[in-house]
Amino acid sequence: MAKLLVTKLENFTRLSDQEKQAVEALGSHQRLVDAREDIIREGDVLDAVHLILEGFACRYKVLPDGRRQIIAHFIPGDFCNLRAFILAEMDHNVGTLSKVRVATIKRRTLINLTDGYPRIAQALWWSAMVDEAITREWIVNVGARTAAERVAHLLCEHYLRMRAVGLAVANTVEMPITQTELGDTLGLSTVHVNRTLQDLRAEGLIVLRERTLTVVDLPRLQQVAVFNPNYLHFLHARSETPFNDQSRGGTNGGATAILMPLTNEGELRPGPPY
Amino acid sequence: MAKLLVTKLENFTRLSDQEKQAVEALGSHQRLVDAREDIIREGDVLDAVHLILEGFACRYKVLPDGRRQIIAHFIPGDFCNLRAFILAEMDHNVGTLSKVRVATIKRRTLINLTDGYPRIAQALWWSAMVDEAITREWIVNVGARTAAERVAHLLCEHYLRMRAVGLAVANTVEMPITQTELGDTLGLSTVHVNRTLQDLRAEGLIVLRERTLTVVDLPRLQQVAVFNPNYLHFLHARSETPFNDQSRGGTNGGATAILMPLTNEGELRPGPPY
DNA sequence: CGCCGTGTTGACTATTCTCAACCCAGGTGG
DNA sequence: CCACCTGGGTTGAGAATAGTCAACACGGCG
Repeated sequence: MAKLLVTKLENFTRLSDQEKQAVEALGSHQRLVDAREDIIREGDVLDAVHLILEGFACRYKVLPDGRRQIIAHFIPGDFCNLRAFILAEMDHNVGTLSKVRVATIKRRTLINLTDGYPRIAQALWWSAMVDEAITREWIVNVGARTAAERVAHLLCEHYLRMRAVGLAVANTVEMPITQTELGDTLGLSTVHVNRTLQDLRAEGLIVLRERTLTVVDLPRLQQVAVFNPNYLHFLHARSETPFNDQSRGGTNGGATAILMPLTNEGELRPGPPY
Repeated sequence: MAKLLVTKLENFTRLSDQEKQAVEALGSHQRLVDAREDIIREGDVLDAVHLILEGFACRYKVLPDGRRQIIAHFIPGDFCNLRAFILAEMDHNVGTLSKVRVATIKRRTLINLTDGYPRIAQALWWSAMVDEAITREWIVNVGARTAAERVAHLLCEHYLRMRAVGLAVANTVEMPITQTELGDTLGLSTVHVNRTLQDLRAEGLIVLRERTLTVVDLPRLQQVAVFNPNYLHFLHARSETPFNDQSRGGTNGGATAILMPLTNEGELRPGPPY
């Protein structure tokens, strides 16, 4: 049910069969959501986590005059609100970009899982850190890159993330995102996104049509994008024997302790005071 | 030593005297860093957390051709890398904007603290969530706002954050950040920052000179900035009796469980596999 | 068949950038 | 004590990137 999540987590750690089974069980409570619907709205108070199983969604904010900024893209295997659900209310929305199958996971379930399987806790934490790193990179993207670089960068990232959850067929991935949505993501107008995409196509770097992205020349696309994949932290990706390579073990030496206890709900609520 | 941090955390929860003392003790190992020096560099592997006690710093990335994007501002009471230090290596830099006094906190110390004082763990977590929310808002800022809105928004945010740690005197706060650094923060050229600031001054919204910001007309500045303070999540700020107001207690009902266990370092390191 | 969402194109506009010069205050060295 | 240097701020002029508006093409679907 949540096989993709297993694949994703195995980019960060290795899981036993039992652990894999436990992760897959997260997908038990599912529902389908149409394209362009909200899963989470600003102001909501949540007591569950949402996991995307199929389809694509995004995190976004809307300014009073209607301007919209997309803050994150979610692909299958991504949690929409793994950590944010602690805050009293959501300060942003999560909406679907395509038809989506989401799993809803009760807080309690997640707590039990991570209590029972520390390695899973660790992998989830790692994945959350990567999400944060992506958010930071997006600031660099909109703040410091030109239009062509931005578009190319997003395509690189999308492709690599899709590949990391096993959703790439050769150099082709699904990307059912309209040019308007790309514009809202990249801080560009639809028209400019359109022209920029045409340039990238003309350069022979990509094919993007019918909601499908083919990366024709990844190295060159990365170069155009000024793309450095280090922020995705796929340390051990594509390695058959992750972590067995002690030659680089030293660099991980003391840096893996986890700042991520899962505690009972009652215990730590903000009030009343001591 | 770390009184500011106590003030900040009390925006989120209330702490007992003992808890306050424990938090203040975090400032025991200090050092001074000159302006424009790096505290953390891309590629570093950290086993300690840095807490700003005095002065200002920032998180930033540099593209190969020299373009720089500042991703976060740190003011006194802020942690530079509360959660990021789990990743094998830093994917960005942290550098000072002014002379800074930083506390270095060993992982072990932090673990002991949060193990011993769950309410502190909760407050730290909350604070980390606010940092994330700020990062998200910055994407909106560079992606969707005009130059004037961006500048005004940053000034609002800076002022409110400073106020939240008790560093505002009336409507004036320290802001020792050059226009070039503002440009690197906001994705604007220095020249354009300069002209935009002049417009804001001419409008009678702010005074900014000699590294000091005075917010002359906060409501109007917020309006110009399209500023909505909800993302700062100062739920209980400025309230004399936080959490005693049960009328809104319901909205916090089940949303405060913490996904943040502090675990022993050895236990969860990524390898070797099971 | 006609409508709607999406992509595409052209023509014009405007926001923002670049380059270059100049000012001013503070610090340094002769 | 002054000349100089440097970093930051300011200004002007021209250039470039990106936005706006409006029209049209195309395919799917009711």
